[in-house]
This record gives sequence, C-alpha cells and structure tokens, in this order.
Amino acid sequence: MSSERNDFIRDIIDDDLRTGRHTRVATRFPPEPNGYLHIGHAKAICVDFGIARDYGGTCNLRYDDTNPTKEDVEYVESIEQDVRWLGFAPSAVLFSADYFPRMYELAERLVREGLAYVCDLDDEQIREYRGSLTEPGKPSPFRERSIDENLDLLRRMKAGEFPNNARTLRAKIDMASANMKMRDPLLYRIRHAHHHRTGDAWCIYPMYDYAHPLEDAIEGITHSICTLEFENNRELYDWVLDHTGPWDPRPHQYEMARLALEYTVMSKRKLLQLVEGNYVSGWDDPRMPTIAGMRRRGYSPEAIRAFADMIGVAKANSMVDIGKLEYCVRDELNQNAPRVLGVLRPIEVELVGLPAGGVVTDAPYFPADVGKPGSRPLMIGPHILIDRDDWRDDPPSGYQRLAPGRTIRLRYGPCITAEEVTRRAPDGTVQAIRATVLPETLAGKNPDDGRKVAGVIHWVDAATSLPVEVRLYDRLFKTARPEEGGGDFLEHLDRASLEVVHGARVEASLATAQIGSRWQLERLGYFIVDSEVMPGALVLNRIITLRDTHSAAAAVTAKPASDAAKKPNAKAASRPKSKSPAEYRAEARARDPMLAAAHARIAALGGVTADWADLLTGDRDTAALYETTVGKVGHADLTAKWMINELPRALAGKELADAGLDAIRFAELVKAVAEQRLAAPAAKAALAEMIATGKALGDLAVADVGGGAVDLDSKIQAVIAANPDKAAQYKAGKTGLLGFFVGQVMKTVPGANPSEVNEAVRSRLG
RNA sequence: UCGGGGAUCGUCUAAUGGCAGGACGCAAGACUCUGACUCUUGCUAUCUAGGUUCGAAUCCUAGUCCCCGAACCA
Repeated sequence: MSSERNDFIRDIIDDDLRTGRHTRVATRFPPEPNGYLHIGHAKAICVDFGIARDYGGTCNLRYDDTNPTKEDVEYVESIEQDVRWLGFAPSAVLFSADYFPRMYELAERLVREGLAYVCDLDDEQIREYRGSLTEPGKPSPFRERSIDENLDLLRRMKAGEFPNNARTLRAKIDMASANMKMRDPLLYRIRHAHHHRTGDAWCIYPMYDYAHPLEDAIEGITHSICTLEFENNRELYDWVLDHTGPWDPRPHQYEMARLALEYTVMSKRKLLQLVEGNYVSGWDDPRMPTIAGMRRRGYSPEAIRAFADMIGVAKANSMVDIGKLEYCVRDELNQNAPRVLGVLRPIEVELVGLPAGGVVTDAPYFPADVGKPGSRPLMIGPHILIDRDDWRDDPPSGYQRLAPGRTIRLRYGPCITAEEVTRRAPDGTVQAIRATVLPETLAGKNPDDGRKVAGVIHWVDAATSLPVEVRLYDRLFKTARPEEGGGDFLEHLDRASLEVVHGARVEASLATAQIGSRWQLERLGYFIVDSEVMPGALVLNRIITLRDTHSAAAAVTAKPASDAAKKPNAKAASRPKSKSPAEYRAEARARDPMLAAAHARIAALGGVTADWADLLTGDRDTAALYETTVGKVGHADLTAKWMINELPRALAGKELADAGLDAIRFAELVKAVAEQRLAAPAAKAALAEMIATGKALGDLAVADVGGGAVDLDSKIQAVIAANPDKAAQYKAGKTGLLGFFVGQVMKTVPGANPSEVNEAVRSRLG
C-alpha cells in the first residue's frame, strides 16, 4: 500500500491507518464551479483521487457552491468532464448546496449553545472592529444578544425579512485572537439570489469556513487536502467540527503547496483576462494552462498524471520547471504517436533517375525501439517537396541536411544528390532544385561509390500530398515568471506563441486522420488534428517540438542569465523585529520571581553556562525538573545537556508537563549515563520509552553496556565481511561510509560504546 | 516573536541521528534512415553561525531570507 518513498500526506495516512485513527481513507476534490479547471487543479485532482486509488478509498467530486452570485451550471459540466478526462472516476458527484438544510440546523444549534450571534454591523464596520494583524479587534455591539433574540433574528434572516447584507450570523470566538480568522468569523450572509441548484429556496448562504468542514464531515471525509493559503483557516475548520459534532470519522485538513509553473499564469482572474482581452482564442486555446486547453493542445491525461507524480507533494512553495511538463508530454507521445511525413515550407525537388511511375515503399508507423506494429504505403514521384530549413546555399559546418552537391537520405526513400537550384524568388529564397537519385540506395543500401550521406531529411510527394494549415504553438509568455518584476503580466506575452503556417503539405495517408488524432511529423514535432477544419485542408496544432539538442546548444550561449536575481521584499523589511524566544524567557523570569530565583541558582552552578541557565529557566516545569534532578544526582552539566539537547526529541512534541517524566526517573537515567552503565544510544532510547510508557528505567529492557573488545571486533569484522563493496569504497576514500559501518555495528551490539566502535571500525578498515 | 507556514543540486523532490538518493536539466560519448528515441559516463545541493553527539540535512541556540493571513470570496 505505502511504497518506500511517500509524500508527507501519505505518511500521515499510513500513520492514521496503523494507529487505527481511521480504518478507511476518504478524500474529496472540491472545486467552486466558477471557472475552468487548470493544471493546478489537475495536480490537486491527482493527489486527491490518487490517494483514494492507492489506499482503496473513496474520492468525491464535490462542487463547493456556497456563493450563488459567482457560480454557474456551465462550469459544473466542464469540471466533471475534465476530471473524468484526466482518468478519474468520482466515488460520488455531490453539491454543497444539498447540505444547506443540515448546515442551517447546526447553525441554530450554535446559536442555542451561545456560540453564534446575529450581528447588524455593515461590512465596513465589521472590518473596522476586526482590528489588524498587529492589533486586537473589539467586540461587536451585538455580540451579547440573548439566545432567544439571536434565534429569532436568524430565523427571520432565513425567512427573507431582511435585505442583502443587512445582518450576518457570526461565530462567537475571540476578537483578540492572533489568528484573524478566529475573530468572530462570519457564518452566514444574506443573499437574495438565485442559486444554480437550490433556486430561490434560500436567501442566506453559508461562508466557506463554516460550510467546508461540515461538507467534509457530512460526507465522512477523513483527509481533507487543500493548499497552503488555508493553513490559517484550519483552526476555524477544527472549531466548527468541535462544536457541531461529534463526527465519526472526524475529518482533518492538510495543506500542500499549490502548483506554480514557469511560463504561465494560474489565477482565475488572469486567465479570464487573457480570454476576455482576446489574447487567446478562448478557455480552450491550446496555449492556455486549462485542462480544456491542454486537451485541445494534444497533451494526454497520462502525460499530465505523470507530471503530477514527477513534481510530488510537499509544503514548500516552488516554481516548477516547464521542461518537466514538456518531458512528460514528449515521453507519452513518443510511445503513442505514429510517425508520418509532412513539410511546413516546401521547396520543390525534381528527382532525376527515379524509376518511371515512381516508387512506393512501405513505411512503418513506429521506429524499432518503440516496437509498435503498423505501416502505410508511401508514394514517391518525380517531384517531391522538402522543407526550406533543410536547404542551405552555404551550409555551416556540421550541417546534416541538403546543400549544393551534397548527398542526403530521403526518409524511407533513396539517397539523392543536389545538383542545382532551378528557381529562386526575387529575394533569393530557393524555390526549386534538381537532384539525382542514387538507384542502388532505393532498397536501403548506402551509396556504392562510398560518397558521404550528410543526413536524413523528411519530404512529401508533390503530386499526392495534402494541403494543411499548421498552427505552431509555443509557450504563451516570453519570460519564465510573467507575474514578477512589478509590471503587468500581459507585457510578457509572446506574440510569436502562435504562428500559422499556410501552404504546408502532409503525406496522403493523413487524408483519413480523425479529429483529435496525434501524429509525429518526423523531425518537426508532434501534432494533433484540430476540431476546426479549414475548407479543403486539415488543421494541425503543434503539440510540442521534438527535443532539439543541436540548436539548443547553439541557443544557450545567446541566452542572458538574468532571470534569477532575487528581489528584496519591502513588506519584510518594514516589519518590526519580532520578539525572540530568549526575550520571552527573560520576560517570564521578570514576571515570575520563582523562575528568577531558579535562574540565579542554576547560573551559579559549576559547569553550567549562562546560555544553559537561560534555556533551563523559561518555564517552571523545565526549571523544576532540572533543579530536582541535579539535587538528586549532581552532574549539573550532564543533566543540562540531556535536558537541552536530548529531551526535546524524546518528547516527540509532547509538553513536558504531560510527559509523565518525573525527576526521580530522569535522575536515574542521568546517573546511569554518568556512571557509564548505559551507553548514550541506549540511554536515548530509554528516555523516549520512559516518556512514552511512564515506566522507570529499571522496568525497561535496556541493553547493558557491553561488547567487550574481543566480541566487538568479531561483530565489526562480520559487518565488514557482509559489505565488501562498501568496505572497498571506504578504502578508496569514501570516508562518509564510516557512519554506515558504525551504525550497522551499533544495531547488532546495542549496548556498545559508540566511540569505541567508531575507533575500532576505523582501525579495522585501515 | 502579531499569528501561521517554509528553506536540500540550475529545477522538483527523497533521506524521520548512520552511504546526501532519484527525476528533470546540462555536458561528453555510443547508437541511429528522425540532430528524435535509447544507452553509457559525468556535473552540481543540506540558508548562515555556534552547540550537543563517535557521528547532524535531521536535535539545541541565535540569526537570515521567502510565503500566507485584516472579502458579507473560496
């Protein structure tokens, strides 16, 4: 179920399953139906549905439609379609609006329990009363209304007696909370608006922070995954569940980083700007990062899912290299797109020496290494077309294409030698050339006279090829981070991101190509047959070019290396320096004479530094444990080190007061270490176990100090013998492996003294 | 400490006191009837400074930088 390497969310799930907190896994993907899904959503979908798939659980598609003024049925359909297209089947398709009755009941319950009140403040006043990030808010004048009055007002709100925004229902939490979200958040607002699902049944609508936890709880969601900007909302999420439950299972919210991708923008607002400003042709423009856009571009669901797997799940904000997406797209296409021939900007080539009537060869759809079957006949007649890019009057060195007098191979055809240019445009551009066919190469052999073949180029038969319109799509923006640098992101749009090529030709076999079918035009890139068909011509959208290491290497030198420069953050710079933990401890002592006295006593102890004395007297529990322990066993320095450096890990997040570690048992441990009856690693393990189980040292099965020199040496030799390759690497200079060997030995001889082991291993390995 | 998060190769991400690993990228080479694909080899990282430890990306301390939060949006 859980593979070796997991993301942090799967780690949590593994833990929940192991400890029995949950017996099954239920997730959900909760889009608001107010826009099209984009690649950022695709990541979320892959995480939510992927987890359900991996753990044999469920994942609901739930429309988070709690705001009637922003949402639309139009989006509901596109969203479900996009999810299914990505390859996921929702366990259920649900609507938040269907829970409105239940949510309202629970709102009345909150009112009855004195946990919510109806507030008459308007939006400006509410903001004012809320305070700021650094100042507490002040209570609403309506905060202390009676339960009966609140209930009455809430019912009248629901009954439609008040106009829009006249009153709100608010949770009664804490106007002074450091978390702004907890300063009496709004639960319901009045909206006399038509809802796409509930019609006019409601005129009060729940806010996200109230609705979302309830939706999760009602559906029995176990792991509610959202993005980082909701971290502050989690406290409120928990508050709502704690006061509306009990819920079983009790959902928990986890936050992951949202996707940011180079050369694109992701916000709905900016995407909408691109559409409405006609910078793109619509939501499904092949340059758009929308799922609809990518689908039309020819990106496959497999590629997008592979991309989601590649970038992983974590909590660090990051900007993903667009190259990773492009790699996934190419990787899938390489396996699945049949190869055909097409020419973008034709030069006519008259072929001399071709058998009369031309030649037909059978050309495979896939190269040998892809290994898929299929082929089509390929006609070559006396006139063919090649691409303008494949001709140079004056070829640069290393040019593997055609030039005067050169010989190249026509893909799936014979070798030809260019004889002369027979026609030029007024500007000198080559329009037609004549070339000689080397007949012996028709069957695939190389030229008899041993002349050099410069390369292989693509071509189409002039007589039988088909006209096509080709749309060459590229990245929408010129810069990797169009949203940075202060200016309008639209300034970074690349006008060349779409180039329409007329007059291109493709081989005859494409006459029957279906809309949506994807092909590789050899040496040019991957293309999809667009749903738009021009009169008499197919439309091909370029999905992506082939990887081009040749010209990439040439371009690299020209690229300015300016992108990286970090910008200073004005907000951070202007922010006052916050209080440090050290200041907190100092304040605690100033407030508490007992702590101050303890600090003075501890500082006066021999072997205790001023820093340690400070650290040990930030709170009474710590100070008391330290002083009592030292009072029992002495060893002021050793006790300090263990308390400061080792205790935190052993506590594993617990508060010292809850840890059940008394000075008696801690003193035993320190004493054992001081008297070298217990090696450090064993002592650390013992400490953790004492805290976890509340047992005393004597009741623990602790490894004795042992490992006499002879015994130890044989263990070391056994470990070395079991890892001959690593021993060799160590001798070759990879000294980092010392830790590996010591660790192995420590596992077999838990009570051993590590420094002795260290020394012994070192000398053994020479 | 206003509160909440975060920092590991150029990029994304592993390593839960014991080999800093993988992928993308890049470089060199091999192969090649696609300058593709594939293969081989190589490249580059623990934010800084102290401390604890035989051993620290991981624990402790002090700092630095980044992100989020004051919609009747989600």
